[in-house]
Amino acid sequence: MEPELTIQQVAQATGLSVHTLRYYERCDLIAPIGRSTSGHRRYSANDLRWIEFLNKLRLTGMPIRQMQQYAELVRSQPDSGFHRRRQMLESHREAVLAQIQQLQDNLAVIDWKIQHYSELEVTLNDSLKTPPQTHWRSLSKGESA
Amino acid sequence: MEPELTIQQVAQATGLSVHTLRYYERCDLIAPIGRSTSGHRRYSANDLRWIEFLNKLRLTGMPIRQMQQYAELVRSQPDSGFHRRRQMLESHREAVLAQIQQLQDNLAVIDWKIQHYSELEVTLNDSLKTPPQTHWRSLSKGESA
DNA sequence: TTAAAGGTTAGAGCGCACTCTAAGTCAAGC
DNA sequence: GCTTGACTTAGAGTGCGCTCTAACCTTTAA
Repeated sequence: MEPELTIQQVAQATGLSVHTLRYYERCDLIAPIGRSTSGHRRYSANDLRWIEFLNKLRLTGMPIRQMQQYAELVRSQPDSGFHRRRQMLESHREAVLAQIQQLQDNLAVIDWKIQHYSELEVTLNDSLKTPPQTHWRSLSKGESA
Repeated sequence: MEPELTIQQVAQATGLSVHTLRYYERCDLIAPIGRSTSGHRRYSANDLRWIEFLNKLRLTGMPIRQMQQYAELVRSQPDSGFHRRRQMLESHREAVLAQIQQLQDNLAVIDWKIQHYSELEVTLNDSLKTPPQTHWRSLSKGESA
């Protein structure tokens, strides 16, 4: 009934490597996984859901330390203490929003530069089609390009 | 006339450490900086602009390897080859946009969880104000929280 | 029955981007 | 003259997040 997954299957499903899955378990991001009689890990559907959520945290840049804290909260108070967990997620949320903002701000400068290069290319092309009146080298102003 | 800056001043202005500034020069992200008679670095306004732009690339997550390539292009063809440079920036731009998209997607799941916790807290508060009819523990369904 | 495929562990190694250290030079102020 | 403090270098060390290795065990299919 419970579809018990092998470490390979979980790796496939989550995009994490089997190495990483074992590593996460070792550093308590994942609670000890059930074993088959032979000692091999058998992941439950719940385990998979948890790992998938961990992965969201990871992909939004949460450091392992923080994920460890969060995991510890979930493990120690699975049925209460939502407030503290929510706080953690909300403060992480703010950090991610700030990061997105910073990416966008800095990207704007890069966009501006791309635009600048486009214009230089157009001007350069024009000066190649029509015989150059002025020396095209005068286009560049300093080496800050 | 040219305001020659010390490494300290550039560090202040850019937010990079003096260590990092020397490190960037060592690995050719920054062309060799002019020196005072005593051998101390003296940064020009142009140097500063370049470092500030580098910093934008860095803050948008461009790896040092790529910045090295870009810097090499600028150094080898300061007055031409805009096309290649523009290509690099555009492909980086796409990568950053994809990254922002991924952050937003994953953040949506985290937001959903925050919402979920909020609701649990409200329900929990209610059940504390009015005498509990059902055991509040029944709120949690599994440990995938 | 035997080979291949997949699992286990403890622990070492890696790539990145810094960050720091040690030993020395130099300029300014007391 | 001497101390203080900012600078120089080459090279070592750090923290993060994996990633791999070696030696061994189990399951499966031919």
